[in-house]
Amino acid sequence: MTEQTPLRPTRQRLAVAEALASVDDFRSAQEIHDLLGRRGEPVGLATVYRTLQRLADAGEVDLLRTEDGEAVYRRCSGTHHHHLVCRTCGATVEVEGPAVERWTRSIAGEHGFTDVSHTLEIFGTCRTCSDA
Amino acid sequence: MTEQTPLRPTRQRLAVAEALASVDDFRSAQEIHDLLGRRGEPVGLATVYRTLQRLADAGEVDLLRTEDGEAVYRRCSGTHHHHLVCRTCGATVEVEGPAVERWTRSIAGEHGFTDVSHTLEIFGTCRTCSDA
DNA sequence: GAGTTGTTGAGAACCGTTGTCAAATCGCGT
DNA sequence: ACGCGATTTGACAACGGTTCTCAACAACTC
Ligand SMILES: [Zn+2]
Ligand SMILES: [Zn+2]
Ligand SMILES: [Zn+2]
Ligand SMILES: [Zn+2]
Repeated sequence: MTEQTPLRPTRQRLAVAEALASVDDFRSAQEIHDLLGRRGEPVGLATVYRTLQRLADAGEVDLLRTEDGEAVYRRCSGTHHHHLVCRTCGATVEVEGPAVERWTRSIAGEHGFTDVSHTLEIFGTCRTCSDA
Repeated sequence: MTEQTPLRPTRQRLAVAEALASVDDFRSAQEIHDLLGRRGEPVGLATVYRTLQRLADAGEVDLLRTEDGEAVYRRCSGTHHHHLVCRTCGATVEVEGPAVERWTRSIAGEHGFTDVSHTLEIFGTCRTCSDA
C-alpha cells in the first residue's frame, strides 16, 4: 500500500541522503543545498526539496518546523521519539517518554477522538550556547 | 518589564479581538481578515497580522503552526495548556498535563538545556467527524 | 541502440508574511 | 473645541521559503 514507483538511486538522491547522514542536527532544504554545493556535488534546489519530502513521507527522516515555520529535516532513529533542540545552534537530542505517549492517547480517547497523532518538541539553549 | 507602550484600543484592534472571541477554533490571519470584511468592519491585512502577533506576544492568544507551516491563532484560557485538535473540522479542546510539564523540564535539565519551552499538540478525528 | 519512463534544474510562480511610508487617527494639554 | 506630537492604519511593494513548469536528461528494459 506504500509501494508505488521503484524510485531510482540517482546521484542527486544519494548525495542528499549522504548529506543528511553527515550532520546530526536539523537542517533546512536550503542548507542542504548549500552544503552540497560547497562539497562539490551540486544538486538543484528543487531536487533537494523533492528528495527531502519524499524521504519524510517514507518516514526515513524526521521533519519539524522551526518557530518561524521553516521546515527542517534530520535523519533519526526508526523508533518513535521526540526532540530536544537548541534554538541557537540546532544541536538535537532524541528523547523518549512512554508516559507522554500513554497520556496523549488516553486524553484523546476521553474526548472521543480517534486516529490520533501528536507532535512534541522541546526547545532551549544548550550548554555550549549558553556559555557564549 | 513587559509594559512598554500604552496600546490604543482602536476600532481595528477591537474588531480583531472580537472576531477571535466569536470563534472557538484556530484561524489564520487571512481568515480573520476575510471574516471581518464579510462582517462589514474591514481591517487591513497588515493590521490584522500586526494585531495578532501582538496578542500572541502578550500571551492573550495562542499561536500554532499547521502542518504546512501556516500560523493560526486562537483565543484561549490564560493558563498554560495544550490542544487536542480535530484534523477535519478544527474543533479544539484545551488540555492540561502537569506530568508532561514536569517531564519536559527534567529532560531538558538533564541535558543541560536552559530557557526551555515546548510545543505539544494532539491531532485526531473528533466524534462528530468520524460519524460522517 | 531505441523507446519508455522517471528525474533533473533554471527560472517563474505562488503564498504567507513583513516592510514602507504617507495619510488618518488618537490622546492630551490648552 | 483646537492644536500637535505620537501612534496606527492600509495599499502596495518586497521578501523568503516552497512549489510548479517543462524541456533537456539519465536510468531501466528489451
Ligand atoms: Zn527524530
Ligand atoms: Zn546550542
Ligand atoms: Zn490554547
Ligand atoms: Zn471534527
